[in-house]
Amino acid sequence: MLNLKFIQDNPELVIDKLKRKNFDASEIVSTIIDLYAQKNKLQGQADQAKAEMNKISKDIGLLFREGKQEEANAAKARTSELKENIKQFDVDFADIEAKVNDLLVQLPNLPHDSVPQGKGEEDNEVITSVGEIPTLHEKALPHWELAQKYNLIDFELGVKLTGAGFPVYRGKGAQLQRALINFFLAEAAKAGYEEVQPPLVVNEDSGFGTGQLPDKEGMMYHITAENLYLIPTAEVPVTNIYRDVILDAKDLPYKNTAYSACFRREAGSYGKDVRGLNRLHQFDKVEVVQIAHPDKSYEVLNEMVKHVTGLVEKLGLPYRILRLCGGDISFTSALTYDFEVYSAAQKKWLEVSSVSNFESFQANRLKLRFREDGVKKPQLAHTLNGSALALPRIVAALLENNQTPEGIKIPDVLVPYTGFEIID
RNA sequence: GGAGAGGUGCAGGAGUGGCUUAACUGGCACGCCUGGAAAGCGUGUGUACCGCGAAACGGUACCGGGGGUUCGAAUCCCCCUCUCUCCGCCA
Repeated sequence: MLNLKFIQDNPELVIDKLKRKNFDASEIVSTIIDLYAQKNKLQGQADQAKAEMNKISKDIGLLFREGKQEEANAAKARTSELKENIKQFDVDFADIEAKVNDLLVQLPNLPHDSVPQGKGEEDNEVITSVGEIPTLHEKALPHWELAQKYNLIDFELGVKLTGAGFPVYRGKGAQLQRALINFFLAEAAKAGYEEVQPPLVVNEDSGFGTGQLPDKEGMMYHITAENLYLIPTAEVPVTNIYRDVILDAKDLPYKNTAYSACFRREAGSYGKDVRGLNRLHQFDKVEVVQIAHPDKSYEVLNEMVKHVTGLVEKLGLPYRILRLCGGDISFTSALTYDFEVYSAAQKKWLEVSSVSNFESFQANRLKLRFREDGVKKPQLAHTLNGSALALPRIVAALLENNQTPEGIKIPDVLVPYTGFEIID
């Protein structure tokens, strides 16, 4: 959520910057500014009326104590009109405030200056592309066939138990999952992230805090009986650890990592993009989150990009890094780098990580602030997060790229975690 | 699931309608005292919004959330929510 004062002070800037997200904010911004002025005027009137009321009430109390019944009753008579006015002010005020909030949550975050213009994924900017694209032998298989051939993942069984998009990993397939999770967590620990194990289910406040609600309500599974949501990413519970807190500037940045299962409804997805592990309703991911000082948040973003780069390099996967264009970047993000690995049998790039700086957009909703030493007024912190990494597409690429006639070779770095070197 | 007790400031904790400007204790900050410190003494100690260019200052709101009664609510009434204790069930 953008800051109301900031919008009021910089309406042109807001409108101009949001153009790069292909969002026409002119109407919303001018309405907000208009309503804001009305709100302030009303608040002035209401506050004055309340101040008067408080004064009279206090006087009545004093008069009663002194036994001056008649004067007290006379004073009482004067309050009824005031009371009516206050009631009306409060109703109008609440109404305007609700309208302002409604509009405010509709505005996306302002993109960073480096975000390229563009409509969709075809306009994303490729920053780097590293690693050789492997040439596979003629009988090379896509990962869903390899998974079946080596009995690693049973998609059909998942359909029986739950439905499409909920695969059952088994044998070395299941062990590979566990190995990757442990590898990613160990790497995050080395990079100074504190591991947390958050709940996989969150309440409405948490969903709102990170921006899944109300904008992307359809992405989450909703437990209506308790009004709770299955997390679409560990970003939600982990970032919400810092909801409604005031931190010390000297303690920044806070660094957390978490493994979690992630649940996404992915309503409307279909076709070959969802084949195999490409898109699931439940998948595993290790997430990294940082709470940073506003002056440092882009340094932190680079540090996180570097961390994720290390992971894909150690796994020996060909990868590229994209800077998302205005049309593809998320509602809440100011700058996002996507990591894609090459899946050699499918012959396409698969997104495995998204590393973003949300600046103060989430923090404003979360009321996540920090205080500079000796400064009275707290200010909003910056929040960042990134996948490090999401498993399914990594598994897809590993299976496809590392297949040989003898079996699937496990990258050296993973062997201590899997306990085996080859799947055959 | 059943019964009961609770939610007050940075923390503990008092407060059953107006001398509450939320007592008191502790923590923390600053000052006095000291060669320096401790002790002691004194002062201060939240958040949001509004007014002002900013600060100082002033106003309003906030005692889990929402609504109600009243001239006046932390206090009385209603609804919701969360926590704790006991019982039941249970990995």
